[in-house]
Amino acid sequence: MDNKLIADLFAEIAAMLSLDDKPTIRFEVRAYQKAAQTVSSLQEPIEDIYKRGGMAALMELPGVGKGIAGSIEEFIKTGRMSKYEMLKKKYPIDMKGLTSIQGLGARKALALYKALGVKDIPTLKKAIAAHKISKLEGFGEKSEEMMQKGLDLLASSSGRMLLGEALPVAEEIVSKLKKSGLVDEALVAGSARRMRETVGDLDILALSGKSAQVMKFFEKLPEVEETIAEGPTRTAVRLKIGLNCDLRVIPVESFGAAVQYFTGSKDHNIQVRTISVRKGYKLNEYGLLDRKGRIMPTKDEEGIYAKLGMQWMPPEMREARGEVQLAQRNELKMPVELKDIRGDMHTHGRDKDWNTDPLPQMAGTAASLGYKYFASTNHTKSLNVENGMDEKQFAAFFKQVDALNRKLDGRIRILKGAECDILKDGSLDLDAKSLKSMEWVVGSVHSAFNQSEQEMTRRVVKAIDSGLINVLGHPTGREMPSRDAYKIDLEKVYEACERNMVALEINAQPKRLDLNDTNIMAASKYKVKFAISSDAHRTPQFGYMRYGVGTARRGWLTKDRVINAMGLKELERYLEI
DNA sequence: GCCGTTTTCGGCCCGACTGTTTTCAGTCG
Repeated sequence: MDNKLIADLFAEIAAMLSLDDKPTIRFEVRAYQKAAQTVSSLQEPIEDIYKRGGMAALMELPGVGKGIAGSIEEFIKTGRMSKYEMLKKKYPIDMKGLTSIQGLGARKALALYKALGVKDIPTLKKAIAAHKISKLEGFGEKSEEMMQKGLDLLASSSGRMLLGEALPVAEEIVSKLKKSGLVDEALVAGSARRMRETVGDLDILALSGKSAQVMKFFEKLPEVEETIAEGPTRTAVRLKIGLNCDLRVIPVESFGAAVQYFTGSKDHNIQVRTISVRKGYKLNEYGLLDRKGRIMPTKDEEGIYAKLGMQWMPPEMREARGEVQLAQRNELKMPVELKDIRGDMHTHGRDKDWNTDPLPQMAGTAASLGYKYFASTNHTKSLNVENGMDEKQFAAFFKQVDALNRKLDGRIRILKGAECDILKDGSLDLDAKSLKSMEWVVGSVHSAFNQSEQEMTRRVVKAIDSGLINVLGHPTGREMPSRDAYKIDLEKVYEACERNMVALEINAQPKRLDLNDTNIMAASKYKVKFAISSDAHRTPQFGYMRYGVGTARRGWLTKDRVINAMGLKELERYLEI
């Protein structure tokens, strides 16, 4: 896919343009940055868009006008981009590589190039090793140290971390701040609050009048590795888990505005601010200000959105995907919430399986969460590594489930099911008779990920058309960060699901989150239902549900589309069981 | 370079912190 390539070129054009001293250039820089973001977040190859609708289709993309569409067209046709090459001739520097180092931007990169001939990461390494940088005008010991650290970091990690790994740490820090007695309120903001699948850093906000004490307390927390920057309103630290974490201490009159501001996303905020300017206000992290610069009393986020004539919206929706415009027209539908979830449609668990907890324990945890039902969906025989069961074993296992259901006496209902492998040729791993005897079947791909898009699509569609599965499990098969989605034509998959009343899974495992937010949005255009499922193998993993719900909310999914938001009776009617 | 119920021209979000300055540029979010 050329999207990333093109996005990188635009980002680098932006970096090189920013070296120009013309004061108006910064807007052109921003235009290219925005185009880079747009292109990199596209869910289909940009070439397909171009083939479908030419320049006009490209220009419908946000931030893409005549000029940038022209560059895209040129690249698709020739594999080159003259604007980029022109700038590259002037600045033969690997901007993308160098500016990926924290604290090193385009202008410093240019200064290093002019003074020392530094043009990429390897030459930068040499310059640092020879201690040449600290002697340069405008640079010093600290700059050199910072760049060395940046290089080390670059080598040790790709920078982002799974939400499921980062959010619990952030919440622990918030909890400790609250218990310290130094703050009146504290919360996680930023991309973690928006439930992005990965986060690049953490933002924590605290409401307090004792800034200095709070900062000291924060820096001494056991989660903290070292302090990066320290000030009265913001302190930045590096956490031991390898993420940066910002703590901002906010006074009471600004808290609502700060929560809104630091929750982002950046693009969402730009849109909200534009509205505030039109209304004669100014919005910054300190508050909503009137024409005379006085803070207008808004005790919380809701107050700010209300003053701007908009609906409040959940953080998960704030990605500048049209939510601002809908909220202005009061047409935004609120997405499904964690408290709507009545059960879990994909869980593992049985005796004598080292990889799962026994079913009675799983049932106990599910009941304690207030669930009314959950589906037991163990693996099928071809998945040897997961102790998959054959038809006979399932039949015997279901007798145990029946006995357990009787014992539970309606406290919670266990649905008899399986996570049935979709084999290489699209056939299913259990015979039809066995599958028909079940109440809920998840069909999943666990093998031969490298098939061609055509083969994989045919395979999955065949399984959906079999009439033997209820839901397609983790539809794209990705596992972050190491395994990408397999190649598959999802539109054809959605069509097949609609045709057969087969649901799509939103697998809540932090490394999966599959379908993801943008795929959920695309799939929602079809008449399909969704199952948000933890895929729990052990009792604590029922807790992954919130990441699935967060992802569903990012995809604007409403409760009426979610199978496991149904009560038990409604579900039984729906499944005719 | 993009964009439009104030506009096809004239705007484009805005403040904090750092390092190396001696009044501020660069970077970041």
